[in-house]
Amino acid sequence: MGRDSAVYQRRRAPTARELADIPWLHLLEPGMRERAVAGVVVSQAHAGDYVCRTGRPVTFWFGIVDGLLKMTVDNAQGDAVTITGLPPGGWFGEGTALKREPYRYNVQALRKSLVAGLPVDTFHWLLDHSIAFNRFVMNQLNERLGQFVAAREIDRLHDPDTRVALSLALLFNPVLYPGVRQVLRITQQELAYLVGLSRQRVNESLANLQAQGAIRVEYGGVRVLDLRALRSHHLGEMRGP
DNA sequence: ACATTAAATTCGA
DNA sequence: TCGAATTTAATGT
Repeated sequence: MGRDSAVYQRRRAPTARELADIPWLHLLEPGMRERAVAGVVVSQAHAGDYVCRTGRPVTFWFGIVDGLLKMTVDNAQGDAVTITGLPPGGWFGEGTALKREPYRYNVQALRKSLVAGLPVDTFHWLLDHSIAFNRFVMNQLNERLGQFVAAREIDRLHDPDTRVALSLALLFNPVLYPGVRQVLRITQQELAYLVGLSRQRVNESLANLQAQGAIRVEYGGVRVLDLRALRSHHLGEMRGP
C-alpha cells in the first residue's frame, strides 16, 4: 500500500554529502550552481511510497540519490506495468517538466530511498541560463531513448539468462545512473520484479552469469566484473584467450 | 516451500 | 557504547 504524500511531507535541504551525489550540479557554470543548490530539496521515501503519480501536475524534476525506485504505467486493464528500475544517480521527468504537463507514469520506491527534487521553475530557469544544464538534459534524453529501445528488445527475448544479463547491463549504465559503481544494490526479489521472472529463476541466472565471469553475486547486490559481456550476452558468451 | 546464512536490531551491562 | 542474543531479510536449492 503506497502513500504519495510522505515524499512531500518530510522534505528538507540536502546535506553537502547528498549534493555531491547529484551528478549535474558539478557540470554547472559557477554562477548557476548556487541558484540550483538553493532550489534542491531531498526527501526520504519508504518502500511503497509514490514519488510521482500519473496525472498529477509537475512539481519537481526528480532524482534518486540512494535506494531503488521503479517506474510504472497503468495499462488498459488497470494494472501497473514496470517500465524500468531507477538506481542511484538517475534523474527523470525532464520530458514532463519541459512541457509542464502532468506526469505520465508512476514512480514508486521499492525500498527506503533518498529522493531529490528540483522545482520545475528552477528547472526552467536553468534551461534558460545554463548551457551546461541544457547539454546535460539533452544527453539525458538521448541516452534514455537508447535505453527504451533496448528495453523493448529485452521484452522480446525468451532466454531468462539473457533477459537478466541485459536488464542488469541497463541498470549499470554509467551515463544515466552514475551513482551505481561496481556494485548495484538490488535484491534478487527486486530484480525479479523488474525483469518479470520468478526469484528462483533470477537466482539461477545470476549464478550462471557469475560462472561466466560477468558478475559476482553478493548479499543484497550484484558486482559487475565485465559490463561488455553482460551487454553482449545475447550474442553468446565470449571466451577470451 | 524450506533450510541456511547474512544483516539489523534489541538489550543488558 | 560494546557485544551477545534475537529477529528479520536475503539467498540457495
